[in-house]
Amino acid sequence: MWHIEHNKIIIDAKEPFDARKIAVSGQLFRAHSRDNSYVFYSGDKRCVVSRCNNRAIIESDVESLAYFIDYFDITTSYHTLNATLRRVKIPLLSEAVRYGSGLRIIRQNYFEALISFIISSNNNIARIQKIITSLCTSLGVKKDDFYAFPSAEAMAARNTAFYEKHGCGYRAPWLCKAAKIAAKNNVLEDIAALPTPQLLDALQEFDGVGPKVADCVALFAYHRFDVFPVDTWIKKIYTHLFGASPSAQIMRRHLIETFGHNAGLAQQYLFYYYRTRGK
DNA sequence: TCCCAGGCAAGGC
DNA sequence: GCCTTGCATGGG
Repeated sequence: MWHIEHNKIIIDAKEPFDARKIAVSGQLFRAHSRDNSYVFYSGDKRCVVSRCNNRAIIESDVESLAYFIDYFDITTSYHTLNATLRRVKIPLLSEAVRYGSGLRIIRQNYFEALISFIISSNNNIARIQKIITSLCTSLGVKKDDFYAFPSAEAMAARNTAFYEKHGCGYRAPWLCKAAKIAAKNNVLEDIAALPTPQLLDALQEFDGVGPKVADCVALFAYHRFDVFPVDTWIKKIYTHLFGASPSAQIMRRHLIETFGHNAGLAQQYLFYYYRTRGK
């Protein structure tokens, strides 16, 4: 349960919500700790999440509160979701859910997620964060004391050399093309109404977006749980769990069959468990 | 130093 | 359809 009090979102102690886990989960790339709290940025918005009496407290501009209720999926009970997920009989899943309890699937800005996950391909999280931060600083609108994620128009106005200079490597032309398309029309908003398979196809029309990046954008921006991003970590996990190493496509199909409409959430717990706990 | 990272596109079969 | 290769960059 949750409520709003003095323009803050208050989340009850028993509802799983852990800002630290969410910040380092790899879903998003520009959250950081500050004092005893975590600062999250999305598009041109920002909020601060702290804890008090074991409750999570989300603070932002009054006009952004509704946005962050949606962003953190506050109206969904992860207490219930986790209980459902633990019933799937897969080795270590129950342990991974317990270990990652407090993680949530974030509803990110479409354009930010698309650009971020194009940058993510064959890249490591520390470097992805660094590149995105530098793009925000150089192309984003300055808010009071932070920079917004760049608009599609601002990104479209730069050439590949600019993105190469910011460490994007061979992804530079993909970023230019994606920004130009997004700046010209409303595709990213329009495809939000599509069923998941068609949404994934539409996302893969973008250069630099293959099956894995499409799954990440569908899950972390469009909130589709019937996907399962298979990256290098998941491949290791799969081999560890099932003692076989089929193609990523086969792994994905098997995992979606196994977890059904909670596949995306299960992916997040397994990814977090293996990446942060080691092994 | 070397291996690897939230993969993808292109080319060969 | 599936499999292989080349790819920019820098973190650890």
